[in-house]
Amino acid sequence: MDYKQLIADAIHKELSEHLELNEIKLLLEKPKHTDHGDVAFPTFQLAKLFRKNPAQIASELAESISADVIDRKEVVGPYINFFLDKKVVSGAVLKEVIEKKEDFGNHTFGENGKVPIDMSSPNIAKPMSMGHLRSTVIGNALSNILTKVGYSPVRINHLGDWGTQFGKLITAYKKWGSEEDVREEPIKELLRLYVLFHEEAEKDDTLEDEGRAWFRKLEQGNEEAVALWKWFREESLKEFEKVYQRLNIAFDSYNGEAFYNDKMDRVVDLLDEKELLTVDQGAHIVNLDKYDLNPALIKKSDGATLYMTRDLAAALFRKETYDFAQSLYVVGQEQSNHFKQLKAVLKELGFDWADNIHHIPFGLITKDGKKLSTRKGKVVLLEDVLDEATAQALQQIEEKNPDLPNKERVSEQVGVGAVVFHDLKNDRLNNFDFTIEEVVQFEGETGPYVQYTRARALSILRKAGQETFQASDAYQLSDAYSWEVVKLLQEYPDTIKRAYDNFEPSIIAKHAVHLAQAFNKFYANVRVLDEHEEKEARLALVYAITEILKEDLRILGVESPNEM
RNA sequence: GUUCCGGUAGCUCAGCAGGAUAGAGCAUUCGCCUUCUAAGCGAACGGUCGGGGGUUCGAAUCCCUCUCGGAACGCCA
Repeated sequence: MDYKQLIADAIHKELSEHLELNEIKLLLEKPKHTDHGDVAFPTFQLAKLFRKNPAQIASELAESISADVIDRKEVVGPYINFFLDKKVVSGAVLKEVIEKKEDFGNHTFGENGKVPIDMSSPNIAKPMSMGHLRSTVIGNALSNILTKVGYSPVRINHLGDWGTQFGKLITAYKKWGSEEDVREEPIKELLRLYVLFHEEAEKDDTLEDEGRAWFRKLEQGNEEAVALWKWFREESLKEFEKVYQRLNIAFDSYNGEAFYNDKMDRVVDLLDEKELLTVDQGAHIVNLDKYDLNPALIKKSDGATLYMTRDLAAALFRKETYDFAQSLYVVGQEQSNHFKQLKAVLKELGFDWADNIHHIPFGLITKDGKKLSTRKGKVVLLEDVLDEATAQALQQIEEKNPDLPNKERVSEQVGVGAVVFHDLKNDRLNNFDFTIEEVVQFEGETGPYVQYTRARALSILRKAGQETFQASDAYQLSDAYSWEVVKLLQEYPDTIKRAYDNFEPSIIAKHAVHLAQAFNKFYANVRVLDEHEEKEARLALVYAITEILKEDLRILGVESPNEM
C-alpha cells in the first residue's frame, strides 16, 4: 500500500485540470517534524496558476480533499499537512510484514537477470587488509540487495594471482625462505619475504632482474616456478577462506587474473581486426580521444599484456558465460579511469552491453592519514581487527551479561558485526582513517546497537510465549511511539529500491539504525507485556521489528544473535 | 597542469530529484534500573552548512568562481 499515492490520488481529483498525477506525487513531501504530519503538500507552485497566494490556495484546497487513510488535515500557511490514520495504516503494514516476513520489501524487477560482481580480489601471498574488507563487504551487501530486487548475483573473487610479484616472491623464497616457515604461517611468511625483497632490492639492483627472470620462467611454464606458484596460491586461499568464513561470505567463482592468461590473445586479435590498435612509443594502444580519455594500453613495448588486456578478456568471458544483465566491479575509486577506459574500448569494439558495466567505487582507508602499502609493510591486517573486535565483544559480555550461553559464538557475531557494519554505515565513497577505537564500538549508531535492539525485542516475545503471529489487519496501534516504527516499516520496500538504485548499502544500514532507534524509544515508553487493549498489536509490532532488523543485518552481512 | 571525489556541531557523519525551526552518533555535563536485557532512554551543551557571486517565491541542496584536503592522470594491478 502506497500512502503517498493514495493522497496524490485524492489531491488529483481536485486538481486534475491543472496538474498530472505524477506531478502531484513529486510535489508531496515527507515533513521533517512530526507535528507537520505524515505527508505534506506545498502549494507554492499553484500560486501562479491560480493567481492567488499559496496560503489561500492551501486552505481552500484542503477542505475538499478526502481519503480513507487520511485521519485529519491541517493547513499551516502554504502547506496542507496530512495526518494518516494510525490504526488503518499500522494494521495494513503489520499484516503485510507478518505475511511476508523476510520477503517483505522484495521486488521482482530484476527478472532473474545474472549480475556478476567483481569483489574482494585479494592478492595471493599478501594478507587481507582493511582495504579488502571494503570491496568484500560492499560486494556482498550489493549481492544481497540485488537478490532482493529480483536479480541473480554471481560473486566473483577476481584473485590477484598473477604478475611480476610472483617472480619476486619466488626469488625471495629461494634466497631466504623455507618450506617449513611457509607451511607454518603462509601469508605472514610470504609477506615477510615480499617486504624483505623490496628492502634488499633498494641496495641490490640485480634482484629486480632476478625477479623478472623468474616471472618469465613462470609464464613459460617452468616446472619449479609453476609448482611454487600453485603452492603459494593454495596456501593463501586457505587463509583467505578462514576470513571469509568469519565474514559469512561465499563466492561463486575464484577465477582470478591467471585464469585469463590464455584468453588475452583473442582480445588483441579482435582489436586488431577492428583496426583499433595503434602503435605509440612502441606500445600498442587504443586511442580514446573521442571519449576524452587517455589511450588504453593493450600491450607494453616489450609485447607483454596489461591490466586492461586482462580485464577486457574478463569482461568478454563474463558476458559469454553469464549473459549478464549488468556487470559490477566493486573496486576502489582510484581506478575509475581504468573502468571508463574499459567501457570505452568495449564500445569501440561494438559491444552495446558495455553500458551495463558499472564500476562501484569506494573511498580509501588510510592509517595516520597515509595510504596503506603492503610493500612497505604498512598494513592493517583484517584478521587482527576481527580478533580485537571479538575480544572486546567478549569483554563486554563478561561485564554486561556474564550468564549468557554461547559467549564465544556471540562475541564473534558482535565483534565481526561491529567491524562490518562500521564499514557499511556511511556513503561508500567516503575516505576514512583507520583507528581500532572507531571501528570497534558497541554504542550509538553501530552494528551491536542494532543487534542488541533486536535481542531485547526477542526477549519480549519469549516472555510473552508468543513467537508466531497470524497475518491480520486487526493489529492496530494508536500511540505515537509505535507510529514512528510503523512508518519505518512501511518505507522498507522503498528503502530497498533506493539502496539498489544507488548501489549503496549504507541506505540499508541507516534504515536499520533508524528502526532500532524508533523501537528503543517505543521500548522505553510503551509497556508491551502489561495488560492493555493493544497488547496483541504491540506484540505483533515487536515481532515485525525482529524480522526486519534481522533482514537489514542479513543484507549487510551481519549476523543477529538471539541473545546478547 | 587536467580530470574526479570531498569541505555541514569539538570529533565521525546524515540530510543534497530545492521547501516550513539544519539532524544523528561520539565526546562533555546532568537525570532514569522494586516493571519487557541500562550495549538502552531522556535532557543540556554545541552550527557564518569552506568563501564569494548567480538562478528561484524559496538554496546546505542547482549553476559559476575562488580556496583548502584527497585521488587519478600510457607501458603496476
